[in-house]
Amino acid sequence: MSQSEPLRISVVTEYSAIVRGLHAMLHRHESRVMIVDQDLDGDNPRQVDIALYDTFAQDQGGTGEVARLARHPRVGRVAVLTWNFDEELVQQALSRGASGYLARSLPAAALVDALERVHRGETVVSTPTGHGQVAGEWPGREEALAPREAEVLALITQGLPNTVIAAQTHLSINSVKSYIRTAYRKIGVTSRSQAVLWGVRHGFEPDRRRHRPVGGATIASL
Amino acid sequence: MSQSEPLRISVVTEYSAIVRGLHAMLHRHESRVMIVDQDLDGDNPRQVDIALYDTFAQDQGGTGEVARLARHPRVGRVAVLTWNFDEELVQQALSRGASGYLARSLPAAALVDALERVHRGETVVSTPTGHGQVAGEWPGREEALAPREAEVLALITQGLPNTVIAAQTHLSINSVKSYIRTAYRKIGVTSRSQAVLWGVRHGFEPDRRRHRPVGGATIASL
DNA sequence: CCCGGAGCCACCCTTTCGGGTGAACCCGCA
DNA sequence: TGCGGGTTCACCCGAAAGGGTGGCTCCGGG
Repeated sequence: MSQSEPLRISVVTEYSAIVRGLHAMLHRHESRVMIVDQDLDGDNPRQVDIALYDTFAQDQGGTGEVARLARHPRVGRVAVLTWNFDEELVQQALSRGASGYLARSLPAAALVDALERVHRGETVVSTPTGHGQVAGEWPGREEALAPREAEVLALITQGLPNTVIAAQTHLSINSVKSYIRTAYRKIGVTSRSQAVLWGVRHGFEPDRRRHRPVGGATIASL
Repeated sequence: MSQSEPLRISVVTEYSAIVRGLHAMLHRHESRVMIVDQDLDGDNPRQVDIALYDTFAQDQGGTGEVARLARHPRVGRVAVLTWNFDEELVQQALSRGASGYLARSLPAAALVDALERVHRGETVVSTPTGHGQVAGEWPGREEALAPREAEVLALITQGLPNTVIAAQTHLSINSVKSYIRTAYRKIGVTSRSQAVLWGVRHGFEPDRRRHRPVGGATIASL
């Protein structure tokens, strides 16, 4: 795999910080992979080798989205990048066309390896390494928010209630509330409304031009 | 008062829609009054004849702000434009230097009259006409929101809880909840978080460059 | 002159949120 | 090996929010 063109990877997410983080993370392997930041459904439809679906504040397992990407004429393979390793979710993603189900906790080199194997046609499923330190970047990292806290905040910034957040993240509602509590403390708010405002002012609003979800638990008419 | 320069009026509010509405309302009397849309504390400190403090989603009676304006070297007189005629509020405003306490429900001609009388040195207090139709404009008017509904929504968009909203508007908490209910129905949301999002997307965020309140019940550190 | 809309408020009830505590587990680091 | 932080969850409690109903006044238009 050494002397061919670098793999063209499109990161499917609504959060630019995710793309930036992955870009920075994989930059030192630019001879093997490159992040192409383009709209797959836009006017500039160049082929990408792998669509990397990041589940941050997204439908976990991306039921509809993974299938759509798998059918996408410009997309070679589909891989999911996540920290949720429910057997159910893994199977769902694979059955809908994903060739990779990769852990957020993977170090850069391992991630590149996995991507190359996916591109070769293998089906790569990370072993859930437990909960190691997570590399990369996410919205709110600078504000000392843990990934889960940031994720919950991102969903709050979409106006979702705790029950929906729990369903979408496959967490118990008690866990959701735990993350909310610690997140509130870190960002210095005491109510959901204030959290929403903090979110919109700190780039937690999903960038819907980047990728608009299909169906699912989103709020219409806003 | 017919053949002199038109009065220069600065509208003190955090909402551009308020300025636009007043501007449109008074436009046909431009020989007698003109709205100057400038930052009183900016680099362009031209004298204004009257600072017109609009209480929309603002500290009613504008305790500190009225006093500040009254002392302001570039401001001739201070008038309050409001729909709150609690005796307490009126006295407070007047004692802090306001020369006018004018009703939102005044038609354009009467408002111009009142402004001219204020400028001449009279102290003008509107008689609370009951609750007539309110002329002018306010954020959310196009969305069929009544003034009070819009006001409550504006305060929600600042992240304030109902108790604070009630205190700031001098309404009972039950009234606040009533307005919230009807407003939610009109804008099609079912939760405060969604209302906040609706607010930021429909220009309900205060424009703090326009005028930053002194003290009071605002949320710090957002 | 009645109706409807706006403003204002009260009482009720259920759901949601906010926050405190405690407790597992896994990890990396000192 | 112990500590801290992240992840996950449970239980509990009080406070806030959401929503329904009803009632009153004032106003303007048909």
